[in-house]
Amino acid sequence: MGDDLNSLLDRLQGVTSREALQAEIARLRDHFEVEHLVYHSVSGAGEQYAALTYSQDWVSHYVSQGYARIDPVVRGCLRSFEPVDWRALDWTGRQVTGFLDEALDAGVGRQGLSVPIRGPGGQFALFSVSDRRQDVLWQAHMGRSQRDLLLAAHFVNQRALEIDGRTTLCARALSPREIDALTMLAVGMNRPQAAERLAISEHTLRVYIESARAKLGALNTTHAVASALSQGLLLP
Amino acid sequence: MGDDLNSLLDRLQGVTSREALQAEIARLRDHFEVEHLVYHSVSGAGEQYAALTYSQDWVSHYVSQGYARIDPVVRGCLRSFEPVDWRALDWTGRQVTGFLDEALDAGVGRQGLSVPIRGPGGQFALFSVSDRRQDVLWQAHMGRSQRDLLLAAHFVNQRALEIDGRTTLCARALSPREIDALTMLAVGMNRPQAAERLAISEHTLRVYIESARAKLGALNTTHAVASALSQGLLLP
DNA sequence: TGTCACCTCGCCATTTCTGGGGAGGTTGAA
DNA sequence: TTCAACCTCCCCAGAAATGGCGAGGTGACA
Repeated sequence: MGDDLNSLLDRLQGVTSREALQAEIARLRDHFEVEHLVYHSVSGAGEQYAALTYSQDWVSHYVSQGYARIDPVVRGCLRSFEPVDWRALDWTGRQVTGFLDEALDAGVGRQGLSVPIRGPGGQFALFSVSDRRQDVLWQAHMGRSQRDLLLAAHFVNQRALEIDGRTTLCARALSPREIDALTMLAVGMNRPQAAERLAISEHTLRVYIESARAKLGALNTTHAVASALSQGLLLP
Repeated sequence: MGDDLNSLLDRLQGVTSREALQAEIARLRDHFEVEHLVYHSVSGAGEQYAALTYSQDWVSHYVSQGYARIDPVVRGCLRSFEPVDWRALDWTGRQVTGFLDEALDAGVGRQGLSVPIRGPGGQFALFSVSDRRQDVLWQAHMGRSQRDLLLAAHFVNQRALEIDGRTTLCARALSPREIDALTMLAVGMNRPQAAERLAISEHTLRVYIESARAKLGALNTTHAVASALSQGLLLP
């Protein structure tokens, strides 16, 4: 391996711009001795943010085609907590085989390992390394690097979140009872059930829902629950 | 520090029962040289799973009182990607001060650091260490241990997920139109507005909402939107 | 001592959603 | 080809939520 990981992470925590992050991505690629290293965040309404070492052509093609929807790596990571080895994924299906061919043409390696990362408000990102080594070499290499990759993934995402300024500004915090009320609705209760569970009258419950909605600037109850969930005001 | 972290993590990856995980939690506590170490998985519906070193009395009191809803540590971690220092939280409020007093009486330390952990399907957990050191000592201790704590948090959650067999969530994926429909509702539209935006009749929209609700096993529209959001099926 | 946020309760009319039926066309995979 | 899943449209009646009008008590903070 190249430099010491700890010093790389220290450097990483100092970056404050996308360009600097991009440079650190390249350094991490060298450190992990892989051909490509990719950070890819899909938070927000379709907007994606990436810092990677693929060719620009492939990236714009990927985005314009909406490949995030069919990419087996993305789909696999969405349902996994652990890092995902690309060979363990399902690469069958017409769209998928077409995607795979294009990816290989674009220089993406056949071997790969992707770390799923999840942040507040439903943020989701991938941190992937990819290469063209043989199976055995790749397995051994990843076996040695897995824990380091987890840490790198964490800190890259942390910097990316900070650079993008994803500090959700919440006008006024909800009161405990307002949180209770929205929580009951979020788990499927109707108002009589929720009121009974909270041991208050249905009308009082309505007052909480209304005040929560006003604070959140929501247009209706469903909107209020969705906003509160997205902002991390309710337990998932 | 006690044993080498890597060997502790290796041990950890071999556990297959709650009891064994509990034993490893105690070992990790000794390794990190703290009074208490807590792994705590929570959901809005109220199910909780914990492996920790607090007294059994405090745990059952915490659960029976539904303290997960008011605990500032939980609420802070919900909105953060980075580990959260307990001193940076807001401990004011009537219920909160009462909770704090009871916690201190139960032997919970005044110092603490909690790592938020997020898994697929909206899973959310905390990995916390707590102690009664002085501020300066605590800060220095945590500064040295932070990266190790991140790794420990990851692997404890990984084992907990596997032991509980939560790998099979989300039976059937939502169709594109179902996602569209729920997304419109999540941003506050009512049915006529959403139907117009999607350029379909209101009746058709209802079909999507109904089928999405059936797939998600939701009891009403608000529940369906909340579930889909929590499971990361909608963009926030 | 006053203010302000919070918690609790009630009624009315109107709008909106929900549950139960239908029907038919398209598309992709086995 | 056949089948399943998807997309689109329609009606009706009862259930539920919403909007707007109230009221009073508590505790914290300045």
